[in-house]
Amino acid sequence: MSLRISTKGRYGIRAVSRIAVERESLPVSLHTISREEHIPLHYLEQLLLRLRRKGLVSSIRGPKGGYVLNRRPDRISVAEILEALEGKLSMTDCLSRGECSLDKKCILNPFWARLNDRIQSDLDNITLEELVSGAWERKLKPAVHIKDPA
Amino acid sequence: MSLRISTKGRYGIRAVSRIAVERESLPVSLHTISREEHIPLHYLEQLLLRLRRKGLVSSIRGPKGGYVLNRRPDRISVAEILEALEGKLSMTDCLSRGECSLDKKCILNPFWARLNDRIQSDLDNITLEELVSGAWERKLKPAVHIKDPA
DNA sequence: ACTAAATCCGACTATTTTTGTCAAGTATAA
DNA sequence: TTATACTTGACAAAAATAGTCGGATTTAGT
Repeated sequence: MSLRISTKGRYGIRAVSRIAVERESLPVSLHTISREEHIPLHYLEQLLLRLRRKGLVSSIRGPKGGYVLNRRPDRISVAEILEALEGKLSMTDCLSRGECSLDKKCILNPFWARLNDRIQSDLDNITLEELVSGAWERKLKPAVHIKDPA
Repeated sequence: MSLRISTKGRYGIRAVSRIAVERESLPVSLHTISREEHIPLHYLEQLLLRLRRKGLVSSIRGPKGGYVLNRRPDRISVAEILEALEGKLSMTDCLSRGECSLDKKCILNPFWARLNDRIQSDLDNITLEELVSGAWERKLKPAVHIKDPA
């Protein structure tokens, strides 16, 4: 099953979404997120740690503590969240390393790159706010392709 | 690094591409593909096995043998090749299993599904012929999104 | 000051997936 | 008959993923 998004990415998105919907920007604790989103507590801990180090969330320690967003949800893209958790979006190593291991330049490389760009573009374009409000649906239309004439 | 295409998929596409460009549909041997595309022989062997079982290629045994395409390159989509090698394209298990493990329906599911559809659509739309000829570039335009007004 | 609620952090483990490798067999052209 | 080439299943190494643990630190409330 190719092109998967790991649980890391999906858990992480669920987590920040939960923080985002908290009224009055109250801190949301790991326990709360873990319980409500069914994410293993200690695993979740790791994910929020990454997100904090990348500057997406801040933590508040002690009782009544938890996590809050560092920016408004409409200023955070889905791509940013995924990238913080799983690293840069890259379909192939060639793309991230910038060059192909093959002697003769691999002609497929530009194809992967284009595909990569299109997905990246989609993820860049959707904000956390749109994700939780459902507004993403207007932006991310089902793709329509021109059929070959039979 | 998320949303990767494994070597299985990339090797496989390179392999069928090599078979596709062989003039006069002569069979191309594993050795030839392995040598020219720098793919480990015995690994390649497995990949071609899958492709044969899925009906994309046929094998010819004995000296001067090798593999040939079962259909014209313009009748084989990139999606088919990838699916034969790596299984159905699916960003999340939820999508392939059809249902989410969460009690309350996960609101993110439709989002992953839409993203999935868009990629699938891209891959369905490009044929092997277009891939090797470079014609894919006309079909798969760089995505342009409407910027938020500042 | 004490306690309990919470995050912090590194190290560790388990599981799964990916990426191969190998050996013994079968088919066939020359 | 021989060398070339595919067939098949089993095995193995390496990497990535997913999860666990223990102890430390911070802080609100009493």
